Amino acid sequence: MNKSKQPTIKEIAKRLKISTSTVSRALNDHPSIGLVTTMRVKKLADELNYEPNRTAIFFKQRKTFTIGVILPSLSEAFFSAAISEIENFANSKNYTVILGQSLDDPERELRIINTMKGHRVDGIILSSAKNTREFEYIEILRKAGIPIVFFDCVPDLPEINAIVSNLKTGMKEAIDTFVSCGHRNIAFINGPAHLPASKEREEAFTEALVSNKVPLNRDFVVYTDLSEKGNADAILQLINLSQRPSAVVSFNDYVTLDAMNAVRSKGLTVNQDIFFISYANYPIWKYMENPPMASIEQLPGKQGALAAEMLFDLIDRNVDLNTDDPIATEGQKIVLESKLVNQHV
Amino acid sequence: MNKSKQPTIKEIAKRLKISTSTVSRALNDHPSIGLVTTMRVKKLADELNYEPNRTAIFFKQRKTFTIGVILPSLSEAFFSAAISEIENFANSKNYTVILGQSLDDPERELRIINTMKGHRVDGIILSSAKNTREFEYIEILRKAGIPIVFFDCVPDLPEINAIVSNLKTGMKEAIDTFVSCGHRNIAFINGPAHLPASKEREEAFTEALVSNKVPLNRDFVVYTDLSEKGNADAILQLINLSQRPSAVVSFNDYVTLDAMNAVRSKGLTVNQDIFFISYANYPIWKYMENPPMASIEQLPGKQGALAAEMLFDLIDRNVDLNTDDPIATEGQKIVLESKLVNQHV
DNA sequence: CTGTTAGCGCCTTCAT
DNA sequence: ATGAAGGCGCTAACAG
Repeated sequence: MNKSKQPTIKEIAKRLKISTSTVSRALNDHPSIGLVTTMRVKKLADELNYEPNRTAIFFKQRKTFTIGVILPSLSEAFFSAAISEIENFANSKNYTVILGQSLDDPERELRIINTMKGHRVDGIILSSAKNTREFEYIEILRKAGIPIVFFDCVPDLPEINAIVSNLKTGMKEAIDTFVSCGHRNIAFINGPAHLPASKEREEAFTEALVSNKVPLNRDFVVYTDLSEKGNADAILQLINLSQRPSAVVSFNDYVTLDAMNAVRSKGLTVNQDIFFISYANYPIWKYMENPPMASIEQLPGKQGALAAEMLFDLIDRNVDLNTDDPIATEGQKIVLESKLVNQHV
Repeated sequence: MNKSKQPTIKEIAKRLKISTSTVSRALNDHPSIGLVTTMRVKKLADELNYEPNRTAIFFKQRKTFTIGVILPSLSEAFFSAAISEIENFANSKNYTVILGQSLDDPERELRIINTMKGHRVDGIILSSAKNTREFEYIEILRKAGIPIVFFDCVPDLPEINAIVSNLKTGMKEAIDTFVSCGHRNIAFINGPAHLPASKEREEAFTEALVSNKVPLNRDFVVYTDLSEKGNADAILQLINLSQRPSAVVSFNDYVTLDAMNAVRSKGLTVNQDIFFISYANYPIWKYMENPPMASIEQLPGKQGALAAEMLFDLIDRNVDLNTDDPIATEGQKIVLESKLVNQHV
């Protein structure tokens, strides 16, 4: 009976006996509309509780004012810090953020990307799943004209846009600190060898030892697949050496947590028999009785903000050219230095 | 020059020299379209890499196949568990989830709700910010025909849909456990008095003491605003009593973490001088050298799944009636029992 | 300054 | 079994 529903510009136009285009323009503060008309329109819109139908606008403008952010996990402190900043930046541009978590599963990751593409997001920020090896989606998104910015876990490809963290500076500081505390037997629990992040860490580790004139013991470099068991196995390998290390740098804080548990289970004491430093600066450390000696901070918030900024640059450029092959300027990378912080002990 | 772009049904129709309606129907497996035609259409669609323009569909169908989930924080373990299950459920229905974090700020919460409303989400799942006192948005969303399901932090109103956790069962078990371990001086750090969740916990605390014939000491009930300082102050109040408690139930795990730090700073030892049990079962406990004695599990995953299920019921009903005043059946509530788990010590 | 017209891509009566 | 036509709400040439 009553077709109540949401009021439209048509409704406003009818009541005011003017055309819909005038209403539309008035609502958007178009300069060429008379002040009085504009006021009348806005007043009525207010009274009617008018709200533009964004689905119509999205449709018409071929833009959704929405960006997608895909991360391995929403709950890791590193990522939630990044999310917050991305959201802030996006909101300040009146964009909405859609989040997805890949759970480090490449299939899931691809599915999320396709969903977001289906929803016509205007751009994507992605920290790739740890074991994604195929990056066809880059091509897919390129064809669809959806710009993408990587951060944190970045594929080793030339033509991509990314915020990357220089892992070396922090590693250098970590080793320097260990050495200055008298450690000579310094080990390294690295992540999966195929990851660029692992390669870079390992190079940095080797270089830092050299520059400190500490001989590199091959047995002191072990690997984990980042699973709980992998992490425990890695530290056990080190502990079981005839000469075990007194200091360990590990891939990240989650590795360190598992490693510490394993250390304790062997009757050893953290920060006494063995010391840790790892990447990430997990906020929970302040609640631990024996936290790592220090953390290598990677500034997730900053990375997120920069990623967002870069993405919006690309989106705006897209609009300007607003044509085929939009993403001409590919391959920009911004490097952020990691650094040692929180001397917890 | 080349209007490459995405193919549309029009394009397909032109190439096949049939009408767009036929293409549309074929693509949607409409029964009245001949098998051959259907095949031809689908084949060409495939070749052209056709993908329906969802923004057009959203617009046309007045549905976005998107639900909004708003939580105080995405990084709290409790919420990420809930998110995962909500996502799973939604994805199985081909819905997309958009997430928002209120950071316990009522203003921010309201803004997010309005944004989501603007994006025309089909429904919302909400764990309200701790200190939201005004719930006008319920009315706003009702008018907009957007169903809403609460969980975890649920306003104390009759006409809302919600998944609620029965906090009493877990509290009873917690007190029973303390008593059976010989504790008689049992204290309680409660959250803000205005929260339904606080009221329920306190009732449960009192009842459980009574049923265990332990006298209630008024000094043993203190409050925190859930800030780090508030948490520390609360436990210090207890510690500084002439007769201090030997066991403490606290509002949640985050309170306990701060309390434990404060305890240590006073030279006392957790799980020796003082024992804790709290709500939530934070996954980090297994990495702590002195975790709480046990946790009261609230099954966030289950709550999330139930909330999603309830929301989709409401959405489907909305479609069926597909009329004004859609949410006739308001006020269903599902209660989930909390229970004691993880005897960590 | 304002109105007219057209169309975004898709679905859906209503015909045939 | 298929086509023609209209419209969702909004914006944007193109006219005046």
